[in-house]
Amino acid sequence: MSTERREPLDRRRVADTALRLLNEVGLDGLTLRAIARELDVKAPALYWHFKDKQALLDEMATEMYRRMVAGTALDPADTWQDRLLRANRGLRAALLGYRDGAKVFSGSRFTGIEHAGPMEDNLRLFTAAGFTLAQAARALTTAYLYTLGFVTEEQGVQPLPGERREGYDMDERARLMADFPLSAQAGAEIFEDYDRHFEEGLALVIGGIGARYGVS
Amino acid sequence: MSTERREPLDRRRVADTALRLLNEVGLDGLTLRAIARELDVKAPALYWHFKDKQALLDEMATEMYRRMVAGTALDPADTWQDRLLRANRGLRAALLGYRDGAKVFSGSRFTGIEHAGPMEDNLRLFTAAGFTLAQAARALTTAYLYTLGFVTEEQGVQPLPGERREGYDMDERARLMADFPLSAQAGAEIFEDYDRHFEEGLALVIGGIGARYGVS
DNA sequence: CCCTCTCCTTAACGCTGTTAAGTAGCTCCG
DNA sequence: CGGAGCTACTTAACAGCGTTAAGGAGAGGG
Repeated sequence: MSTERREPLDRRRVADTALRLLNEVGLDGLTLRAIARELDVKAPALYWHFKDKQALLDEMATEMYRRMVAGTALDPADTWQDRLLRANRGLRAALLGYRDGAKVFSGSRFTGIEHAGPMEDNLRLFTAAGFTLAQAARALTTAYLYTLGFVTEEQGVQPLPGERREGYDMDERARLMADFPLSAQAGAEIFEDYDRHFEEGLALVIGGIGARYGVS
Repeated sequence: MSTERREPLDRRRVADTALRLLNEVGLDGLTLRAIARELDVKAPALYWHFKDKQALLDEMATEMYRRMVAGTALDPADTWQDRLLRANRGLRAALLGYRDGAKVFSGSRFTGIEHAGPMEDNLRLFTAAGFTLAQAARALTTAYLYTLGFVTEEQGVQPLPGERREGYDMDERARLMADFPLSAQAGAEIFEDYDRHFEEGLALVIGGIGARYGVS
């Protein structure tokens, strides 16, 4: 058969392939056997490169982070508001790039300390803008946690942009909610136009940071 | 043997037992066989009451919500700020009450529409305070998503209050972060005193709502 | 030529969620 | 009073999962 000799795998290539596969099959379908098949290899081969599946997921999360950093242009001259907007829009976009992206990301830990660079950069920008270090950390973390929560819920309803998970029929929902008019009306809006709602929530967080820490 | 005849199960009793077991074994250890054993029943019996495991998890999330509502005293005379504080503190406390509580909660859907009551109540309070319905929905949702994101991360580090997951050695972290002094110092603080940090982030969100929507 | 190291295969294990088929006990109907 | 039918389970089995143990092919160095 194929006398072609494959290049040996490495952690990065495995994580790459796994991320591509993730979009096709989702987190539930992302089995070691399926990943191995994609790499033209048997499942136990993966254990040469990763001590267990979680380690592979960690590498995937790290790779997601790398791509987010690469895909998010950060201007050193940003105001702290710009920076928060850019960074969190970039994070959301990165997570939305993968089916169950938020789940994979928030269920994993980075494999290295590459994330320390951008973080240091952000903290420097914020402290230079007048925040104490504790305030800077709280501001960045709060926005980060909001974004993570937002995308997690978003992907629960809408696994990939354009697709919609079943069980979210708006007509039936309206009927059940007949006795709760405000909820019915609010809900009809909540489950649509995630882009706008994300921006609005992010603006709330940023506004709160400015107001509470007296920095503008 | 025991001639004692068991009471037939029902969805509620199963969810009850599963929630108790969750705290002992965690989400990974929460198998249908383990739950069944606890109920003195074989695993397939659960399929009489739930169409699949996800339906059981949904019931668990719903039960968590019920207990949260029952455990959170909501004063009708609350200002909207008080309400946001109370509701989100209550949510966090409820989620922290179970190992992997945030994961179970955010990975599931409510089985009924019991949640519509409290939601209607909140929306009414907010619109009465001068918010438009869209603003009210955005305010409540943003705070909710922040809390969910917060507790998800919190339980990633600290599965149950008092316990600490391995791999979060602060000394080693400090050594690796030697080249990133701000991150090192911020991180040392971030991974401790979650109560205080949660309050601070929540205050930021609430402050932002007041500032942006011009309601106080 | 053999030893060693790297990177993978084959085989197997215990466990998982889930389905199919059968059954004990209760209730209701003729 | 007997059987039909429903409820709530059991037993048995299946495919697929993550993971481990053992072994082997190929390259490189002494």
